[in-house]
Amino acid sequence: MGKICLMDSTPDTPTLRERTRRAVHAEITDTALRLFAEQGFDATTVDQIAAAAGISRRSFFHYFGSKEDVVMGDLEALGRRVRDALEARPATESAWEALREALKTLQGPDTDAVTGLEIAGMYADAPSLRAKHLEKHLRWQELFAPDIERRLGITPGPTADPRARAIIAAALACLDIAVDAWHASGGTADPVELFDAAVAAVRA
Amino acid sequence: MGKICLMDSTPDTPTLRERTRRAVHAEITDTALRLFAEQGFDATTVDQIAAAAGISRRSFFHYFGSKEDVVMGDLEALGRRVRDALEARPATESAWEALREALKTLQGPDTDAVTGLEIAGMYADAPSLRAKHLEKHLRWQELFAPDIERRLGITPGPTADPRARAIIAAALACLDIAVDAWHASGGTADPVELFDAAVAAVRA
DNA sequence: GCAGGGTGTTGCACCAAGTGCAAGTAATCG
DNA sequence: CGATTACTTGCACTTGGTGCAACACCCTGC
Repeated sequence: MGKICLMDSTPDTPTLRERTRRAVHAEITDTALRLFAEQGFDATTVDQIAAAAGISRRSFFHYFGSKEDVVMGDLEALGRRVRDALEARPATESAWEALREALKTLQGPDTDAVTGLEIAGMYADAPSLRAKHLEKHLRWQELFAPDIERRLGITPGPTADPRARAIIAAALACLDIAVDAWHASGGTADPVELFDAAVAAVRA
Repeated sequence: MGKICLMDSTPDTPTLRERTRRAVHAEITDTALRLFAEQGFDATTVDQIAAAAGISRRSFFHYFGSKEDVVMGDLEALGRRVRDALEARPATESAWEALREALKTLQGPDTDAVTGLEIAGMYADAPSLRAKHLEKHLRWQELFAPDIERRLGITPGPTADPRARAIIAAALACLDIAVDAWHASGGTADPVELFDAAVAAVRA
């Protein structure tokens, strides 16, 4: 029994298992990103990644649900974080304002600009990657919808009101466009400025 | 050597081959859509479709590049049609106006409402379908960008200006949302009205 | 130290989507 | 009718992904 490990409180030793797991996870990610950068996303097979990382193919799928997941990271968790940031914004802020501020948390200190640029490049020439990414944004739509509906003063009735989702979808589209433009600029442009420019164009 | 069939002028007999090809194409589509409706998109295999349509699995992929293509039709050609409609709009129209009118051509007489509703339903529970659809919209972005840039008065310089793409992406997002809402309403709501409501919310 | 349970790892068999190739077959043209 | 051309098909193969069962490992209780 022991249920869930009760030594969770010590932060430096969150179970040896957890530590090794994270280490393996990180090593697979590093190896895979290196291979992707070298030969492209599509041209790299899971077998290659597994071999290079010193694990079996089967174990790879134990750590990642799909090849795309290595690049995308845990967009699910990221989405929840953005949603939390969104709900933490004052209720007086408009939907667009709140979304803008919440999305800015994506540009936190943990996101490395260099690898970010690399990843953005991969999205450019890997359709399957792009597709999965867009799919995740659909999930985000659902995640953010309640808050945005509240800000619009929409009672969550049975009628599927398209307004909240439209705003969220537009904002995420602007985000993608901004990241694209940022990548096209070689990382020199300011992502937030690009996002604001995109939003301004849409709402002009 | 005949080059490209020179009897293209006679519309009723565009080569027996072409006729049979179209017929087979249509039959595969019908068969597949029926199977998809019965057991769902993901649960239906290409082998099943091929068997039910009376052709070999290999021939299926001769007619369609992927299973998704059966549902999506030729979005490439459709995109070009919308682009043509877009470029045919008066230059005085704003980007949003022109896009709205151009997208309305999607709702032409050839699109059947019943099967349209069915297809919209499939998108709801087939992630891979949705993903490919979104991917196609990215292609549309590139397709429409020149015209929208012209309307915005942007000189197509080397700097990747995000404005045109942002507007297009937002419009397509509104379109998807509208179709979603239309599907959710069981086909009772007016798609154009839903689209306008979505756009109004975004630009409010 | 040793037995036992839970967890991670691995190999294996399997499925489904695609693709390239080569042989067979039917339609088209001279 | 004969030659060419296009379509169909089967086959083998690649790749991503999953379920299952055996194995190894580590931590714990005795």
